Amino acid sequence: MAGPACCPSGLGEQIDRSTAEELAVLLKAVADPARLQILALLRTLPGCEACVCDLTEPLGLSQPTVSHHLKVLSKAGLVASEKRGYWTWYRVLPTRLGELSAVLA
Amino acid sequence: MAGPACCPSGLGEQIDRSTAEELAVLLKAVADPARLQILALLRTLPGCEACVCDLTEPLGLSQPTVSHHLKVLSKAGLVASEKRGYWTWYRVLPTRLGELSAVLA
DNA sequence: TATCTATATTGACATAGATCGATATGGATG
DNA sequence: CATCCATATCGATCTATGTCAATATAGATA
Repeated sequence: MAGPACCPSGLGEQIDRSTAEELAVLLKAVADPARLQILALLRTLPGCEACVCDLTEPLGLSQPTVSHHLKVLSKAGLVASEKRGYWTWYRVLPTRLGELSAVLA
Repeated sequence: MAGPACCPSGLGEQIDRSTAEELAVLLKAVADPARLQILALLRTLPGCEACVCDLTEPLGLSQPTVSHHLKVLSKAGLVASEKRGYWTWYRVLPTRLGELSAVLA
């Protein structure tokens, strides 16, 4: 994963367009202020999880918008959801962010 | 920079909207297939640098488009440019990507 | 089964951005 | 100073996406 001496990185080898597009999809999932706030907020909570209704107020966004962002994070494999009673709980999946970090390192 | 035990990360604390927006700007700069290819390609070259004309062909993009992407990377502090004779050389600045990696780790 | 609650989806809108052709710019060379 | 070359900027277009109000859905409860 290491690059050349001048700038060691997981991006140390040429990547073709399709590989770059896959990586970009994952990065785009994180490259949004609302989604960064969601990830950061979830991490401060016990079990790194919360239900949707606990996110709308601190984010200052509507419920549909928060649902939209959670869907994006979910499709990217960054969070997982589980229904419990009335609520859907979302929790951070730590490994995926670590992979992303390693690629940029 | 470490987060809670469940998911250690630089995103371990709540971040406000403006902080999230700043971080998102940097992530957006990387969250594009063409720009990822540029960074990866530069890293394979001696000194991690190239002039614009060396990038258009491997990327399969027009010269104005490559210039556009280099400008985005430059504004994000990910590359630096220098004129030498006819050509403008762009080189990767390694520290910024490392910072980004650390935030996600 | 009927109703209630939290969440998901839909439709619409506005903005951002990726891309290219055409053209401008600015340094090098004669 | 005139020209040439690589690069930057401009204008236009098309697509992607963030956002919300309105509505649909699905699970829980009575």
